Amino acid sequence: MDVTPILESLNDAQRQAVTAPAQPMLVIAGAGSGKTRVLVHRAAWLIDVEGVSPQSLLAVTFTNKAAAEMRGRIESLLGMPVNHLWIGTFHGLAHRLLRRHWREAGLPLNFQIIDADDQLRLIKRLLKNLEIDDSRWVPREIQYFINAQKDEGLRPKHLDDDGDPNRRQMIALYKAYEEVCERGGLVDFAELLLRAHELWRDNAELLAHYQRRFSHLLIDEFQDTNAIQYAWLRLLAGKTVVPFAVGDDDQSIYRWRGARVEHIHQFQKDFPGTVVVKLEQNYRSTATILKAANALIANNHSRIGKNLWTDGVDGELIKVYAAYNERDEADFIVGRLRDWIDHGNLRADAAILYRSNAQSRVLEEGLMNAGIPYRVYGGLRFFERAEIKDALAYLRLVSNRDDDASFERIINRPTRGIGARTVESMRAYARANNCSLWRAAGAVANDELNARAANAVLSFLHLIEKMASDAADLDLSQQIDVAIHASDLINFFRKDKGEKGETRVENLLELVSAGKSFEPGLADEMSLVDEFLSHAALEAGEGQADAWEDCVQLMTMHSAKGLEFPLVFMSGMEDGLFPHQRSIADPSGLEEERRLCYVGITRTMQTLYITYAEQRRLHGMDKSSQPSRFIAEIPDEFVEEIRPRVQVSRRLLSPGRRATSKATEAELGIRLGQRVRHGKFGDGVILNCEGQGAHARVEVNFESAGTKWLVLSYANLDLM
DNA sequence: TACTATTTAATTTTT
DNA sequence: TTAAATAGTA
Repeated sequence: MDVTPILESLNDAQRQAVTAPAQPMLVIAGAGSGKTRVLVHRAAWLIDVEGVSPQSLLAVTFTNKAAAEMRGRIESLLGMPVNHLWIGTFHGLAHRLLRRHWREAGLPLNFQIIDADDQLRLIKRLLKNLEIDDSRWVPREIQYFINAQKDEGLRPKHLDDDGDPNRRQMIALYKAYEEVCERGGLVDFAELLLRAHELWRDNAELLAHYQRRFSHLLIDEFQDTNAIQYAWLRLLAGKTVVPFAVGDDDQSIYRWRGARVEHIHQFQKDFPGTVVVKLEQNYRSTATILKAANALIANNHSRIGKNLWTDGVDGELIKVYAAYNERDEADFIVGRLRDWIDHGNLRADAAILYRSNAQSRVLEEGLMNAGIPYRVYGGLRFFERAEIKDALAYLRLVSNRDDDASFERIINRPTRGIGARTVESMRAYARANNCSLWRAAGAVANDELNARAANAVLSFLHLIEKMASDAADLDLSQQIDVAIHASDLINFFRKDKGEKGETRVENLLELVSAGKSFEPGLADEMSLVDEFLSHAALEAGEGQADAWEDCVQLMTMHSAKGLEFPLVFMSGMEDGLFPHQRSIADPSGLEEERRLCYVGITRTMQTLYITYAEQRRLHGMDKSSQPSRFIAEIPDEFVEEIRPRVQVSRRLLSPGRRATSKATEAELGIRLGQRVRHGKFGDGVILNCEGQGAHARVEVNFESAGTKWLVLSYANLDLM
């Protein structure tokens, strides 16, 4: 057999991993070292050379994107489709199992998946129902608590309050939440994993069946597994299924979401004889970038330890720019992007990274003013949009009348005269009789409510029943179409003024066509609608559909993981912002921030700019800040400061020195009181100035935009 | 019920 | 600052 295509492009370490005999393998894959490639080639090797049947392989990833990419690459390497190969996310695979074995899992046939937003709403509703003060018991915290327990594999019955009344209440709420989910046939993300684990744990035969079926287990981003995911893998592996895990402890940035790097050590204990392979040759970045990243991450103590290297060129030094403020920072970045683009480079090859989403605003303004197209990652995704979730809630209620979460979402959307009072009486009835809101609505309409309210409620019930009886004759997209028209949702949003309403209507119509092109995969007993709804929850879709325009990429460092760009800007590199204030005090929190910084740096292929602002407007207040400690952790030899040679530190900005600089006036040929015109702010008068050279700033009082400090070299003021 | 004023809080987010 | 949630008013 010719194994050349599978092996030819691999280095020694990669080849060792790919061709390893059937034994537990742990591949520690540094950034840009060909992690996915190893996984893909391993799968191909097993199938093509070892003769393992595709259906004996199970490959697990964290994101749908990664799963799709892996499948595609395996198929193109093998030159054939591998339909029976199970590749999916933890959640997707768990979902698949639960649909197949819903009875054994103790779920209704048509159970529905709720996303994080649904879950939060459900908790809020629960608190209201139990008349619990939501300022003392913050819904978000309860949600966090519940998910954290589930991530650890813990049910309420496993939890002890330790005599802590606070904790006791949390546990009670967790229990109450479970009951609501149970009654409504609702399963949240963490529940998918937990149930799937319990399914195998409690059904020896079922587990044995899957252990027979699968001979090899491939795991991507292993450092991101949480306790329940690991337990699930461990259970499946048993003594016979051979695990092959790929991960990088230095890129573990989701501890706050339950991920435990420790699993890398645990793996070696649980699977004696594990062979560890380190991939340390990097094919992405210049030597300078790598050395800088290595030096930074060396400051972390708890790590396996590896040293990325490259046989490529040293490349450019990392450029550090100290901006006056966030506006200057944005202007600087825009200026550099301009150069980049003017030199004929793709905008899409440049990324601006930041620690938190709020930081994108100033950058966006800068890009907008400069007319540079950009794309911000991480907004609302298609299936997360309110109007889409409204429409889906109709379908869900049709599928399952006991789905209280959906019931309450749409009972008065569009408004149909069913107000808070009416809903409250339904809630009370449901609570008293331990039934769903749907049942309660029917009962309450018949005896408690006044004619007006009763009418409204009855016609709502009728509407849903009508949809349900019609549904049998309709295909998926027609059902969606009926849902948005019969409910009048579409007109409800059409009335929304302006562009907003328009996009909402468009989205609803888009949903109809999504239904048309939806292809069922599982095709079991589950109805097509239920499958579509699960798909919507599990794969929320892309943030923005406007596909392939060449634009600058803006995203958080978290969402940059796994990506690479020739030109990278790491912005807002200030202590307090990055590392974030909330992580600074805790050593392990700080280490995670450092790993995040490592992830950021290692996104870079060629050119890296690190920028920070000496003064930043945060929460409406100007605050001066120190450069991020991480900058100082990069050895000087890899860094080039590009800061106009005027020593402007906070001293200059302090009130005492904020006097007019005669030198500046003379140098720039401006004077106080001079009238100027700005491209965006219009006309104004110079009130003050300071600094020299490229960093000289003036304070201008604009007629319409108010008083602003502008950096002269960027502001492009016209003297008048 | 719908609109407006006021208050409050502010990381990161696959699924 | 600003976005979201809440309270108050028409």
